[in-house]
Formats: sequence, structure tokens, C-alpha cells
Amino acid sequence: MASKKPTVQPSADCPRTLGRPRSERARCAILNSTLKFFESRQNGYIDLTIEEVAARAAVGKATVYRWWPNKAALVADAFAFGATQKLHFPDTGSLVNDVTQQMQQLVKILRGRRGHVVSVILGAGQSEPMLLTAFRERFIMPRRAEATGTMQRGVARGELPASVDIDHLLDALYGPIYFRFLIRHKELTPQFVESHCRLVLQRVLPVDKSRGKNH
Amino acid sequence: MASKKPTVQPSADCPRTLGRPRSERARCAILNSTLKFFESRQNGYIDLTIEEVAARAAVGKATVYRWWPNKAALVADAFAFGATQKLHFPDTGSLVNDVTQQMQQLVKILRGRRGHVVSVILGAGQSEPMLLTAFRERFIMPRRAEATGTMQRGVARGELPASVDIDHLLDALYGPIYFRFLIRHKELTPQFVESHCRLVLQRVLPVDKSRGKNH
Amino acid sequence: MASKKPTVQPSADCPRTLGRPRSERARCAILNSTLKFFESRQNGYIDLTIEEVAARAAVGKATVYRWWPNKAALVADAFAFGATQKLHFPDTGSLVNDVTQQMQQLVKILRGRRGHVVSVILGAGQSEPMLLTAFRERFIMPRRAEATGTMQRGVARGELPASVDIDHLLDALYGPIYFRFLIRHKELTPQFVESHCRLVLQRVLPVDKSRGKNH
Amino acid sequence: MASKKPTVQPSADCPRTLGRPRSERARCAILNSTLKFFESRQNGYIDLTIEEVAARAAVGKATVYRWWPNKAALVADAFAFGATQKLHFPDTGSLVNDVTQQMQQLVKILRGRRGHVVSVILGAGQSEPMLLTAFRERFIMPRRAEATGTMQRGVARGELPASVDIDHLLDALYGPIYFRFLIRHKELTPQFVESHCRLVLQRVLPVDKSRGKNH
DNA sequence: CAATAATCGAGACGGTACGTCACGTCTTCTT
DNA sequence: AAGAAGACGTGACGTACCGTCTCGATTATTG
Repeated sequence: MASKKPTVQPSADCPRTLGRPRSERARCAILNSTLKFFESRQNGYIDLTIEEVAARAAVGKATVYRWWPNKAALVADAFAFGATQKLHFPDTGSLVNDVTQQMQQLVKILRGRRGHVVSVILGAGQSEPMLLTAFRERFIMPRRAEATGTMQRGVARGELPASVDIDHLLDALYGPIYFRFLIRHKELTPQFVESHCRLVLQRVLPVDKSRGKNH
Repeated sequence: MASKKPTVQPSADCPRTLGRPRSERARCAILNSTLKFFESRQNGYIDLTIEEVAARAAVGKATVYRWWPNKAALVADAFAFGATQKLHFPDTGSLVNDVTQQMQQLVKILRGRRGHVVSVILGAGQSEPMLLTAFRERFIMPRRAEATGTMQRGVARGELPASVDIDHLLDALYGPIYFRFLIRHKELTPQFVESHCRLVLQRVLPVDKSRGKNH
Repeated sequence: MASKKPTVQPSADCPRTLGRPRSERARCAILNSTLKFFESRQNGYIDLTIEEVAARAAVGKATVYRWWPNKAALVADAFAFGATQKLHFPDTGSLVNDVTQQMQQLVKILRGRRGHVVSVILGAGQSEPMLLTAFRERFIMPRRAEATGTMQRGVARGELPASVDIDHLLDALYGPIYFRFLIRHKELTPQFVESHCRLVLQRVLPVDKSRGKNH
Repeated sequence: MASKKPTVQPSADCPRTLGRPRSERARCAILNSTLKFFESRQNGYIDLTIEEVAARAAVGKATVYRWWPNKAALVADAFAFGATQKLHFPDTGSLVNDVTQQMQQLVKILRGRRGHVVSVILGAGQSEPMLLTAFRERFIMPRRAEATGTMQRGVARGELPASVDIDHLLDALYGPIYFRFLIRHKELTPQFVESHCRLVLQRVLPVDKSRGKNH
């Protein structure tokens, strides 16, 4: 579907010159009104209406449809627009420390205002492949790439065996976080994060150095 | 919430004798038509229309609304109605075996027809607390209770330390499964299940027998 | 349409014996609840609901349908059931007096509680021939027959010419009453009745005796 | 009642410039489809369905509700929209002639296609004050105003006494027409009109010239 | 500077599904 | 057999949003 509606800025080869230029005010107002809707908690993807988004942004409905083909695209863009940039891995020299600290940051986000947007997107994404893909590409994957770097540093330092399956390890680390976040059967506390990091990494660490190696 | 609309069977204190009794045919037709809708894959919770459910079940719309207050309740009931009963833990004498086998069954379900219903419910549940609660109570929790039993057998057998946090352990086991199931960043293969079980359950024993004690 | 549902009481030749006899209580309750509905003023035929009639009469809906084929029949019966019997022509020896007195009684009814039922029936009757016919046969015609008698007495007394068209005369007398009653453009006062009787009868009376005949 | 839904054309104080303008095509299609429904005879006000009106006009249901608050308003407007304009009093120099001719026109309309609309409106109007009022203001009253003019000419010409109660006289003239039209107990023939006009207007003159004065 | 062109706000349009209500029928048990 | 209770399939109700379509007004570039 080569849509005529450019979600991103016009590419350089397209003149993009005639007529009134797109209103930046409108764009921001729309994205913000979308974010605001979710951040109030309680409301879900289904309850989000373009009609209301437009009204709250003091924008014509057509202006929304001109730039976003559907609700999913709008929500994905809104999320990216407001995405927290400050979610990074430190480099303290200790794998466990690095991972734990980053996961604590993640959990803080998930439990905060912005967290609701994440669950809404993941939820709606189950019925809207586009939305899920967008979330994966824009949120999960970049962080995963960085996490891979952290793991490789761990391997280099000898904290992890060279044979470790990093993808598996990341799922083992983050899976239970999202599990509790999405199923809500138990609270997602910092204590849980702490203890979970230890649980998983303890299993992949080479045998405790203090006890001596096995060979 | 003392709703007038009893989704469950009438409690004993209600005479339940006056008037025409509820049609069992209608009830089944409605639930089946709901299930069928999701099992076709592709369609999401938003696309499910009470109007269509009623029509496909050859039932009046009002009959649906008489017994289910909203779409979420209907879907939850439909899921429970068709819920796979054959998802149980064997008792092979080996914790790893028991858990692995049950998780393989679970993954088979998640990857099959019924799996789509699960993702739809979990997805919609992010915006409909009632739906999520229903799914948790009816699907997750019963299995979790059984799993707890299996773990306790493991403790009794000495495969797990008495101090183990079973809730945490279950999240460590199942979280990554659901993570891959919901985020879809990597395929949810039997190999992954196998290897993940090993990862989490290995070295849980207070002392790995094959390596001998340290003192 | 030889309906199985007898609106009138069973004829004598029908045994009418098997099973539980029709409940007189139910019949009265239904008719009364129907009348009561209209007498509150404000509510119209369209707003009358069999559901509500049954509920207010503490009667099963089916019991209403068993005895009355439709709303029109029910309303017609209810009207007949509660029909004022005290609408008769006096015989004072003076045509003008007789007619005036009866018309004043009629107007009193039309302006009272029961009047609303009349307008409702006439109104609904415009779209339900059966209802209009019922009202005509049960209310208009009997009175008209009596009026015809009064007129004939007038002819006998020499108050009216023998050539008078009684049907026309009655329409000239009652038409304007119902006109004001139904169109509501002017109030239907006793003064109007008084003056209208004089207007019409003055035109059909033989030339005023006090002035003597012309030849 | 300062309704937001303007049934009439926008008043001058309203800019009426923003947004897409109201579709004249839709307005006409709706009114015509309403009229057509009644002109088929047989069907009554109750049977008229907004759903069907909209469908037959190839118009969204919401468009009907946007401009007319209820069925009554729609029917009233439809009637006004198609209202016969050619119902006027001639000025032949003779009161009896003028009135007779106009009443014959009226009766022709009442007995024709459009007559059914009139009876439907008057009927439904008995339960819907708004509808009755609309009919009175738009149909009855304008004609009555004109009739008053005709009567006043009669007074000027000496055909009527200056003291005549014109309202009463008009009711005496038109009441019986509508009486027969609504009760349907006798046919509404041109002969009846002819003879009724004569009845009411004869001897209205203070002194019948043809017979000479009495003193 | 005027013409051109795309966007803006506003809001009406033809639709679809909503959740409710009453219809007239039915099925049960009770009287 | 008739009663009350109340669930049934049906279909219209009036509402809310959908995504599209005019409008007049605005804001840039181009001739």
C-alpha cells in the first residue's frame, strides 16, 4: 500500500514546495492530544476517537486523516513523538549492575504515566499488526540493540560465557517484566526487578569465581 | 457490582422457576459464534460486532445483551466456554520434565487456532480491565495453581530449595513465553521452550550434584 | 379475518366450559389500566404500550393478546367499558332547549378527563380504520340515532320543516363542536355551544312565528 | 425552546458560513420521500419509519435527525413543503359564491391524494401537540385569514351584518366539512358542500331582501 | 502584486454499529 | 384451560463515530 499520505517528512527528491505548508502547530496539537488521552489512564485504544482527538486539538478532522491513515498510525506516531529518550544502559563495569539499573529505569516508565500508552499499544497491537510492528521497531528493538552491546561487553569481560545465546538471555530478562506488566497478576516492584536480574544472570554467569573454576 | 444480568448460573437463593427458562441453544450458539469469529485469525476484538455474533447465531441482539453486559464479558465467557481442558502437568518424577512437557503443550495451544483468541483477549484486556481479570482468573490462575503444586513436589523431592520463591520462578518460566507470543520479535519454537526451561531450572538446586559440593 | 380471539363475550351456543374460566379481574384491570393511561392527559395513542398496560394491570402480556388482537381493539373496548352513559337528550318540549342541553353535556365530557380518550381514539382512528369504525358505531351513532328522534319530535311539533335534511342538520350542529375540539384553534366554551345552537337552528326554523308568515 | 436544530432557514444573525453547507438535495429527497409515503394511502403515521424515509431518500439516518427533532416535525415540514398553494378565495362579488367555490376546492383536496396526508396529520396531531400546532399555523390559519377577508368584503357589501362573529361563522362553515372528513360517517360530496354553504349563509343578512322588509 | 495551490477550521454528508425498547410469540410452572 | 412470569427472534429507535466531502479563509511560492 503505497499511501499518498506521508507520515514522515517529505523526502528530499520531492519538491514539497507549492501551496500552504503543513502546520507544525496542528501536528503537535494532534499528537499531544492523543498522548494526553492515554495518559489519563483508564481509557483504552477502543475509546480513542479521532473525533475527540481533533476536537481537543482544535483541528479539523480532515487534518488528522490527511496525515495519518488510521488510528494505529496516529497512536504509534504519538508514542514515538513523546517517547522517553532517557532509557539507556550505563557502563559501570559490572554486567549485573548495568542490566539492573536499566531495567529499573524501564520499570519506572512502565509504572508511570507513559506506561499506560505502552500497554495500550501492545494491547491494540494484538489486533493491528502495523501497530505492534511500529512499537517493536521504535521501542523494543533499539533498546534490544543496546542491550546486546552491554551483553557483549559482559562476554568480553568474562562475565558471560562466549557461547551465551543473547536473544534468549534478553527474553529471559525482560519477558517476566512485561509478563507482570501485561497480566497484572502481581505487582511489578523494584524488588522484583532486582531479584529477577540476579536469578537470571546467576544462571548464566560462569560458576561463581569465589568458588573457583571447575577446570 | 450486583448486576441484574447473571452471566453465571443462578445462585441457589434465587428460585429461578418463573417464566420461560433461558434457552441453552441460544447460549451455545452465541458463544460458539463468538469463538468462531476469532479462530478465523486476522480479525481483532474491535472488529467483533455484537450485531454479527447475534446474526450468525440466529439469535436476537437483545438476547446477547440480556446475558452479557458488554463485548468483553461475552468474549471472556466464550473463551472459558471453549477453553482447553487438556493443559495439565504430568507427574514424571522430574521437575524439569514435568514443566517442560506442560509448557510445550501451552506453546502448542498458543501457536494454534485458539492462540489467536488468547492474544486478542490479552490485547483487548489492556483497555478493558474486566476482560483481563476474567482471563487471569479463568485461565492463568488455575494453571498457576497447578504449577505451584508441581513446584512443591519439586521441593519435596529436593529438586528445589525450600526457600524458593515460587511466584517468581513461575514468572521467570512463563514470562518469556508470553513475551515472544505477544511481541512477536522471535518465533516461539519448541526448541526455545526446551532451552528456556533448562536455563531457568538448571542450577536451582542448592548444590549441583554433578559437580560435587564445595566444602 | 375470522379471528379466534373473541373481543366480545362468547355467544350462548358455544359451551364455553372446559378449563379455567376467563378472569374477570384481569379483564377489568387491563381495561382500567388502559383508560387510566389516557386520562392522565398528555400521553397519546402511540405512547400506549401493551407492555405497560399489562405491567400496570399486574397481568401477563399474553393475557392481553389472548383477548384483544391489537392496540386499537383494546383502546376501543376500554373506551366502551368506561363510556359515559349519561349523555341523553332531555324532552323539554323545545327543540332548541333539548339540543342545547345535550350539546352542553357533550362539551363537558369532551373537556373533561374522558375527552382526551375521545381525541386519542379519533386521532388514531385516522390511521386505523377499525378503531374509527368502533368509535363511530359505539359512540357517535347511538347518540345520532337519539338526536334523530329529537329532531323528528321537532318536526312533529312544527319547529322544523318536514323537508329538513336531518343528517345535514346534525353535521351542521356537531361538526363545529368537534372541529374546535380537534383543531384546538379556539376554546370550546359553553357560550360557543349556546350561540352555535342558536345560529344553526335559527336557519332551519320556519320563519319566526312572531313575525308571521310571508303569504 | 431555543433548539439548536434549525428547521427553518437560518436567521440573518447567524453567519451561516462555516463548514460544509446543508445539502438541498438531501432536504428535498427527505421531504419528498416522506410525502410519498403518505400519498400511497393506507399507511398511517405510526407506520412511517425514519429508517425507511432515510433509505428511500438515499440519505443517512443521522441527516434526518440533524434537521428534524422528531417524526412530527418532519411530517409537518413535509406537508408544508408540498402544500397546495392553489387554495384561494375568488372574488366574484357574491359572498356565497366566493365561499362555495373555495370550499369545493378544499373538498377536492381532502378527497384526493393529499387528503390522506391531512387526515394523518390531524390524527397524529391528537397525540402530538407540536404536529397539530404546525398544521394549524401553516395550513388552517393562513386560509382562515383569507376567509376573514372574504367575510369582511361581505360585510362591506351588506351581505353580512356588521355584528357578525366571523370566527364562529367560519367554524359553522368548515366544521361540518372536517367532521365528515374525519368521522367518515357520510360521504363528503360536492352536493353536501353546496347545500351546507347555503344553509349557513342563508338568512344571515339582517333582512332577506328578496322577501322584503317586515316594517 | 496577482495568480496559483495546498492546508487550515469547520461541519454536513452517507454509512455502520451501537445499546434500548416494544413488539407479538413461546414456554415454563401455578391456579 | 387460563393465569403470571419472563425469555425468545424481530426490527425501529435515536446516538456516536466513521472516513469523505465541501465550504470560505489562510499562507506560502511562482509568474
